[in-house]
Amino acid sequence: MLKLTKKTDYALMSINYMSYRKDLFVANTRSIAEIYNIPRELLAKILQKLAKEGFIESQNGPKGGYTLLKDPSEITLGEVIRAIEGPIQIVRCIEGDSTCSQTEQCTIQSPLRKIESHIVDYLDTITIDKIISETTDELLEVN
Amino acid sequence: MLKLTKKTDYALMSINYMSYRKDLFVANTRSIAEIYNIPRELLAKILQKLAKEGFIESQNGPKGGYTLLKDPSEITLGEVIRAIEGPIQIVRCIEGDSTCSQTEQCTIQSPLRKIESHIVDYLDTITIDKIISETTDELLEVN
DNA sequence: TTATATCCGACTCTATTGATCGGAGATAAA
DNA sequence: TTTATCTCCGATCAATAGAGTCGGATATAA
Repeated sequence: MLKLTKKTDYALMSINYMSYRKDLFVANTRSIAEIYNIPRELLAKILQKLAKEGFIESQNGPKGGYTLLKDPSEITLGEVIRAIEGPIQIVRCIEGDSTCSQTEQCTIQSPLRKIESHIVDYLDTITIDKIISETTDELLEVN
Repeated sequence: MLKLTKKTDYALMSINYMSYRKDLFVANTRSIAEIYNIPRELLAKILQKLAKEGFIESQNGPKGGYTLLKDPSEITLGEVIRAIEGPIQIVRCIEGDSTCSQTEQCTIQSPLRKIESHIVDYLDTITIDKIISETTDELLEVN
């Protein structure tokens, strides 16, 4: 299945929230979880990952939480997916994977890899501000 | 994870084989399974699905098997994925899904849907002959 | 009639994803 | 200095989807 995980959805929603409520300075896990109806502990891990990858900054203690480090126009969808789900792989076989019993006979590997990189390139052109803004019509013309 | 299933891989490899060995007239499950090292029963179902969807034609009884109905240039990658995996959904939420507890607050749904349709459109421009041929450089310029 | 195919549903096993739990470390405020 | 409220992090459990297996039915060339 070619599907994004819930975690990625939650990450995008959180970034959206943080950019929308910049005035709050810090947005904590609890409030984001409550507003979007996300399990708090799960969201906590996602935000920790986003912090570790440098998208947001964490502030510990009471009144603590997270703030956006980068502007949504400087974050791409591809980056967020990779931060949460790891490297994007439409094609399942990895270069030199000896556990794949098809590799030797497989003729479709390299063409599919090019399709994959095309899609990855596309995802890397989509900045988050285009996702969280209302005017999204231009998305289709991007690439 | 944005990943194609093994079933889709097997389907593409089978179509590849059938187009390559057109001289055989019929290619049976056993021989394809042996050549590509695919579990026979699993491959059988995939081929049945491809037959049901009109990509290949089945011939029952001994000396039976499958033959390509369409030319690889008339089959797109998107079509094969849909035949095997069902409708392509990068975005997990479906129009009017009441079980999703985020729908009301979710602001990212519609923009993501446009990205999805862009990718689907791209996959529908990739014909199988481009995947099974050696010259795949032009793939990147397609869309 | 027999051997070899497709056909098809039910089932098991495994991997991934989604969610929960327990507790440690940081820090602002009382 | 204590306390309440955060982030942090590993371990664990549950749900779902993917991959593969099994048993038996039907078709048909030899």
